[in-house]
Amino acid sequence: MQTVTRFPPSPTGDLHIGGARTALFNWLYARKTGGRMVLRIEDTDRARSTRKAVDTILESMKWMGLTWDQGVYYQTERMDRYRDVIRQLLDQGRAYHCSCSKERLARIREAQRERGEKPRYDGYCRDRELDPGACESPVVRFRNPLQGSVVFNDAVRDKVEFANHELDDLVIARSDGIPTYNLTAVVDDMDMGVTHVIRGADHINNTPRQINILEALGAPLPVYVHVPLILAEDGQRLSKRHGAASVLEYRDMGILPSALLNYLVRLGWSHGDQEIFDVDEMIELFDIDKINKAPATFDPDKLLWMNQQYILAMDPALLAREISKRLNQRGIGLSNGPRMGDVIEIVRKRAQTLEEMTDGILYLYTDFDQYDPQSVDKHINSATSGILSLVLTELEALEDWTGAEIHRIIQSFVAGQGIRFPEVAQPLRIAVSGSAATPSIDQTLWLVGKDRSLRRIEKAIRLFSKTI
RNA sequence: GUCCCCAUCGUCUAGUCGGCCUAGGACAUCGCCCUUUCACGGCGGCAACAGGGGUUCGAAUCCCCUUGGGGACGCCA
Repeated sequence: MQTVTRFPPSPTGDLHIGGARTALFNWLYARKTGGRMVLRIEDTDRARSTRKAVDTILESMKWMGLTWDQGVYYQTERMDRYRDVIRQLLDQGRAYHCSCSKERLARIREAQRERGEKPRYDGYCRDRELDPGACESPVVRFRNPLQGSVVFNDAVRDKVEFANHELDDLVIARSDGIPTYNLTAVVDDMDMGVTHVIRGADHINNTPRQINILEALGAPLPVYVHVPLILAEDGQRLSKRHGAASVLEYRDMGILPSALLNYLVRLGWSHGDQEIFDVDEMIELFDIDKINKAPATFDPDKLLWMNQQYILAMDPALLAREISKRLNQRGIGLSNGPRMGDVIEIVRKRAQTLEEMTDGILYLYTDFDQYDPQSVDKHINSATSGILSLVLTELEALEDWTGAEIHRIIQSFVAGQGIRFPEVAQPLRIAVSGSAATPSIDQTLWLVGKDRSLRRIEKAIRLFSKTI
């Protein structure tokens, strides 16, 4: 039988790291087993679902390369089907109408809490056989079994058991008739032939309820795979409060999709000591058996490291295109700067993200109006202007503006003056780029170009002699 | 509070179902080397089986308890 997995986000916000990993695992498993993945938008919460969130989620999926084989389904387009199922449950006596007010519900919950009990519906309307027409806007509750227990075999944590008396009669249709999550998810999984429910461990508690509904409907049970949650550095659940958590933010930051996927797949899953997996390898090696039970803490530093590994290994032409795009986004043209290919070769080892790389090469394409204060403090002194003036003369005379020639000139200048290399190299860097952190000085000057270099050195000489 | 789940370095994890573990790798961190700054790279250091009971010739690996952490308890998903 073909495996069918599903990714069912609720469009109430951005796609977060946790959701992205769930999507990844579902996708990997579908790919690995030659099955398919269903994408379904769970938008029954009309008040909080937005079209914008749907678009963001779809865009995130697309950016990560996580494709779906079936859907996109929207639950709001399947209301008739849910209504039929609820009707069926009602007719079978597996569901009933309830007219308890929200106030009463709140009251009994509070009382239960005070008594040290788990808050849950007390079954007041369970056997009252309400006439739905007689009371105003009743809800429909599922008649959960009172006795026995629900046992299921979770693929990552083996046997999980819930006593039925711990479960209450959950609402499956609101007073406005809109069905709720536990009903819609179950009906959809059934209708869409889902064989593997791979989702966050926060859904473990929903599983016995869903199993009871599935059984009432006579549907086969899927395999449940509850993946450990991803926690923030403070040990709490990862959320917006913890800085970047949405997929698109990482994209904007200059994280490569392959790096994000690679980082994510290692959160709660491993294959021996291997750290780097390209997508094909992930598909080949991914296995539910190797999913961990314990929650994992998200580590931005390791993501950054991973990203750097991918930048280092990336096709230069592709990298060049990405960086050019980012420069353009900032309104910076490439026409009056060095060839992007040359730049990439020289700077790719020096950045962990595409944004950082872009920041680092701005001076090659546009003038800057500030020198990095720390660099100035450290390397600019009363001798600087003098040294720069002398080396400027040498550079002006240089016809062949190549790295090798520049290197030769500076080398002989240093020897002639009897100074140390950094004494001229650092001020030159600052003059020409604004900061002391650049590639080798000959490459830097070469990339900046002769005219621009000379102009910037002249300017620096004036400024430095004034401020010191 | 009740129920469910989890527990190896600061973090991600290896640990194929007890012995090869004086616990391995990676990130981070520290030191050294390379070096023209910043990086990259190389070498090395620090650093963990939560605690207590069992079972066993032998336990990080099995069982129990404690502790700690997380999740759920909605007319949210």
